[in-house]
Amino acid sequence: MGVPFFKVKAIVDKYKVSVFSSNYTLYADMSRRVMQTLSEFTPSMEVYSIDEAFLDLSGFVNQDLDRYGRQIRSTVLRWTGIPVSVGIASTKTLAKIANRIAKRSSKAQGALLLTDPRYLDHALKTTPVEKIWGVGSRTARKLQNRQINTAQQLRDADDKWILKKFGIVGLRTVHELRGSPCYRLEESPPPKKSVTVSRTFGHRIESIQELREATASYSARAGEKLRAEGRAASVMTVYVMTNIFKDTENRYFNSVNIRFSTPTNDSRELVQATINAVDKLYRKDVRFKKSGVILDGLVPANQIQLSLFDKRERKESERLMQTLDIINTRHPLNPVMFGAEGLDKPWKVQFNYKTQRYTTRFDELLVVKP
DNA sequence: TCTGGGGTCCTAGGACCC
DNA sequence: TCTGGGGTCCTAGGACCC
Repeated sequence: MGVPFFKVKAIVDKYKVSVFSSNYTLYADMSRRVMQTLSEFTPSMEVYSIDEAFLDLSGFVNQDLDRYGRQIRSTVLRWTGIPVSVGIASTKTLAKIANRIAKRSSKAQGALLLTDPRYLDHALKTTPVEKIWGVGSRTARKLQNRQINTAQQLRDADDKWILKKFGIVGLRTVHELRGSPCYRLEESPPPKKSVTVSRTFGHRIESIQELREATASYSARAGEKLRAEGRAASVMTVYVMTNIFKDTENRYFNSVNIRFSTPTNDSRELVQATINAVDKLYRKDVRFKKSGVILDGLVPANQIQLSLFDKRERKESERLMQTLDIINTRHPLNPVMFGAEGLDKPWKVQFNYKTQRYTTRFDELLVVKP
């Protein structure tokens, strides 16, 4: 898991393993289809990530929930072709544990209802702490050093001690393990607080021109995201760095913070500020491997506090950006871009093994041969 | 040679106020 | 010689998630 291609290339060649580049357009569309299917099974649901959702089944307690779980799984499989696992329990943390077992156990076969206290106890006993939702590697090590190795042991730990050692976040996890919910269902996600666009380059960059172009194109993309969210940014951070996996060459990480006097989502302003920042960050003696822009202090775009004299410019900016976005979303090739982004984009990573975008592009439809 | 991208929350400490 | 008590806001860094 998470191994870079070059490290397993020999195995790939030897056993003729199929290789696929990531295909985010396809994933997003298949995710949408799965979520839509899931939403048929409950009046309230939280789309937690591209491949996970929490369904509120509190109105179904008199039903056979075990059967319902299996029905959810088989329906998603039939309608989308995607195999999913279903875990049902009294809190999010316990549902995640139920799901993990559902996925692995041949007896559960992809769906598990975990409410019977006896089974619950056994499930917690066989769940290592590092597999619990909310326990990362650092916390896991800390717990293990104190002889807490299973979810059951964590559940039975002392509240005061947990609060002191692991803070309010740790205590919430413990309470969730006991079956008292600390995390509610978030049906409509709150507006974003930050927007990031960053990329590793296809090759190392040494020229300031390439570094400018790459980073400028990330900021243009960040502007698009911002406008799609209906937000404007007060602060932008631009950073550049060398390859963190190599210590042979000159290591370098640096960033610049820019505060806009008026919050903006105008790509022209973002791109200009990015170029200025890159010029400050650039160094001749290092080879850059990654850069990125982060937009913070987001405010609703329609509530920007205008300064006294720039009203007309704002209106013009808004219409220009709107036009830009309309053209670029209607035409798949994103034909309108900034000169600062460059044309060749030699720093782009190649996706050599990418499949078609079967479900979202007419010119990439699956072809079935007779 | 070659190692992803995008987020959130919490806490401690500093600056500042009365 | 001896220098209080209580509070808010902001930021950076740590930890976590997918």
